[in-house]
Amino acid sequence: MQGMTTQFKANKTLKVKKEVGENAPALSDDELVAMSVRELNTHLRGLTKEDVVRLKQRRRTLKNRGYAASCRIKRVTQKEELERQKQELQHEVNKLAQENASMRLKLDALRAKYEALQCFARTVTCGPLSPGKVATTSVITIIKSTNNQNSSPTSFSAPS
Amino acid sequence: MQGMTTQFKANKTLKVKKEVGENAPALSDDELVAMSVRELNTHLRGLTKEDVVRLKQRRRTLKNRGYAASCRIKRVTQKEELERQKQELQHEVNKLAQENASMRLKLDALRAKYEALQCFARTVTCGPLSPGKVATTSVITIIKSTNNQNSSPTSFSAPS
DNA sequence: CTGATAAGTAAGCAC
DNA sequence: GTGCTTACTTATCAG
Repeated sequence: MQGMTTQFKANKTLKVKKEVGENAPALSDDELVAMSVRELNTHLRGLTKEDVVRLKQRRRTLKNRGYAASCRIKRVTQKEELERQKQELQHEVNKLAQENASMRLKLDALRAKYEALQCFARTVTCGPLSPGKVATTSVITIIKSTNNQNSSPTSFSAPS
Repeated sequence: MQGMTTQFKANKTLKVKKEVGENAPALSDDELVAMSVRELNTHLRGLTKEDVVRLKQRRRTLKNRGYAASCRIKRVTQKEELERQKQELQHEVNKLAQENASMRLKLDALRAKYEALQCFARTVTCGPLSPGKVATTSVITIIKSTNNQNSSPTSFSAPS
């Protein structure tokens, strides 16, 4: 157990790391973490083997700090993306459901109109075979809308 | 900083924590973390004030370990739940889109039939006003399906 | 104080 | 060696 003063993680606040007043410019965290290995080796001249290890370890720790931050950001971003996609799908469902309902209404209306027209068609085609059942005084109105297919076009009535 | 042997987190494997061979049964992590404060106080008899603080701190740390685990599990669970909901919505979108397409087909088919029938109806109603244009030998067939509304029921043909 | 969470640290994996 | 992820620790914060 020679584990003395294992790590002063508070060195973030300390400006000086090495008291060897030679030429070490006391690398800041930002400098150290942004440095390439090649650059780092330059700053490693005239350091104890222990100091070299310590400095490299500090660099690794700083890197890890950054990786951890990236990881958390990524996690949050992915979650937000999921929620966004979910929202998008929900809107699509709403849109389709509405479209669906309106089409169902149109379909039902058209079916009713179709059956009514069919009913009428039978009276004028089969009618002659048994004229007694058909009202000979029926007033029939058929209006074919020339516009588009909507707007409740063709209506006809056959009173009494 | 009396942090000697800062933390052997492997003490989960070690059974002994305190070498005071008095009556301390060397609480395991599981025991310590599951203990109520009241129970804990019982085990605090005859311990140094420092030991008491240390033990309470160890308990807090163990608790925190559990909290952190819960937090991670919760995070994963929520993400899975989001993905599940997204999947579900995607299926709903597919279902609605298909329903939509099939209904659109039905609607178009019915429109065509309706217009054809309407066309026929005009020939037999407006026809008499200008009999020259209407084929007096038309053969008309109208079949009303008495089953349900599907299965391409009513078909009629008016050749030449 | 208890529980939850963000940030930091270290271990381990994959390239 | 580098980057990422996980488990753990610590610092904080809310209740």
